[in-house]
Amino acid sequence: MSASKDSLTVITRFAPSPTGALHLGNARTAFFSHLWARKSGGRFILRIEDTDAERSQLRFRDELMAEMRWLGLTWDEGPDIGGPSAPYSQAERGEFYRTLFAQLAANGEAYPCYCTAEDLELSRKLQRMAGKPPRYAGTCRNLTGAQRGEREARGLRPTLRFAVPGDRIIEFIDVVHGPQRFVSSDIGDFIIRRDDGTSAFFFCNAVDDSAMGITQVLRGDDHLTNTPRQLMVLDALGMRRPGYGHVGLLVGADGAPLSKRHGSTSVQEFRERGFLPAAILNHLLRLGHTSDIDGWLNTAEMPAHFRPEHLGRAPARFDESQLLHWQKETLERMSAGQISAWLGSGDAADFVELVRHNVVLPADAAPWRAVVDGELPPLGQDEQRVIAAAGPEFFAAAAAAFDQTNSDLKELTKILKQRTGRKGADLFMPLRAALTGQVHGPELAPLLKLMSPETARRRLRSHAQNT
RNA sequence: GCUCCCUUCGUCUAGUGGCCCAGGACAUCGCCCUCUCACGGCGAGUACACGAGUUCGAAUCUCGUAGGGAGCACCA
Repeated sequence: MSASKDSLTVITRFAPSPTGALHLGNARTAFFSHLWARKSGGRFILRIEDTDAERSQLRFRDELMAEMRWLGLTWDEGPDIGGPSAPYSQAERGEFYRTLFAQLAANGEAYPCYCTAEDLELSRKLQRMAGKPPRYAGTCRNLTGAQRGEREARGLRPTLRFAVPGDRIIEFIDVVHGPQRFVSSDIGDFIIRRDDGTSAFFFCNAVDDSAMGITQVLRGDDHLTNTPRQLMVLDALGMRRPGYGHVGLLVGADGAPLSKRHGSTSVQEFRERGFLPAAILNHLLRLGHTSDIDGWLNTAEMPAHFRPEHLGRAPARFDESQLLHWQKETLERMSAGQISAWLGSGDAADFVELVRHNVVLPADAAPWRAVVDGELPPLGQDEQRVIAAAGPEFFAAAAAAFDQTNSDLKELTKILKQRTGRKGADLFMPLRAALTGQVHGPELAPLLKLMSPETARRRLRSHAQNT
């Protein structure tokens, strides 16, 4: 086999901020990045963007890593395992950033800004009202040394702003959107160091990607217009530019960004409901990406079917019915033992084998457990209709027949057929409804054998009484 | 407001000027299987946002319109 483009080493990363649960949308970009690295035999790096000390929590970081491992998204370098570019938590990379800040400041490519948050807000407001883009007005850009000294003396702590060069064209090729072109004069000077000395996102994110040797940054569409800023920073520092790819956002059924009201949105929630990693991954593989094969894939074979050039630009709507489909496909490929472990309730093997095709999530098994040894919930409309249509005489006959045959459905229906003249659906459906409380489900004969004769008799009799 | 992005069946999507009066998958519906339903098998319907242009020919190229989204933060 000759060397192809794919065999070039691709280094990707996932750079979450530990401020909450792992969202399905983030999991998807992490997954794509992971696939790309694996596909090419490259490396996948996990970097924690915890420069926001207020919102970042160690607990979230640990959860994030746990969910990723659960999904099977393993990383080659990261905060827990280290690597050549350590540390992998931005909170620990302050020294690196400070060196670069100094370099930019020395070259006049960044300057201290003493404007207060209130000043800036007011300025933005005024610009908006004047119908202009809310950009930094450049107040502190040309301060003299004396003016700076005066502000320092007043105890003002400056931020550091990147001095955006004048009319410059910033171009790059986005892996998913194609050639992009921006004009620097549309961009205001932006903050790269906060007044507490920590690095702002635009800066540390770009600089770390470059320093860690990332070759392909895959992230959400919302960063597309941020990219020229980051490119200018890297250019000013003389640092290598990574390639960028901006994938369409994941949205809810109504087209709005995925949120709580759409139901589960975090990997944790899907895991807790009993979704399987392979199901989630199979779905994600086709959400905003087209695999070359439609069928189910196991996690190991997915990288070979990932195609960066087939990443989608349009926002993708999350539709749980498709996830459910992959869940079924995954379940079909599991052994009874695996399903039993997944159900986690110590069910008997014959029970598991019987209901496995009627269960998509663990919660779906509960009604069948109740059918076998428990109380049936109140009947639904369809069930009531079927039972009413058969009438009490039918159930009286059924109960009588049951006393002769016990749990042998074949014998039972044979006798009932003779006595009532019913056959087919008219014969089976009332029995199913009365015995299981539902008009659909696993095969009735084995189900009947699993329940105690007393239970079955009682259920049949309960419909034999009143009219 | 300005800049940028997006728009093919209900949903995920294939499609880069003729192979497309548009293909696949999910969902839906129907049929078959089963003395029953579900499971399974088979099949059907449904889409190029709109309007102009370029061209012998456009889902594909150009322009405009509409709708949706993002960014312009001491949040990432």
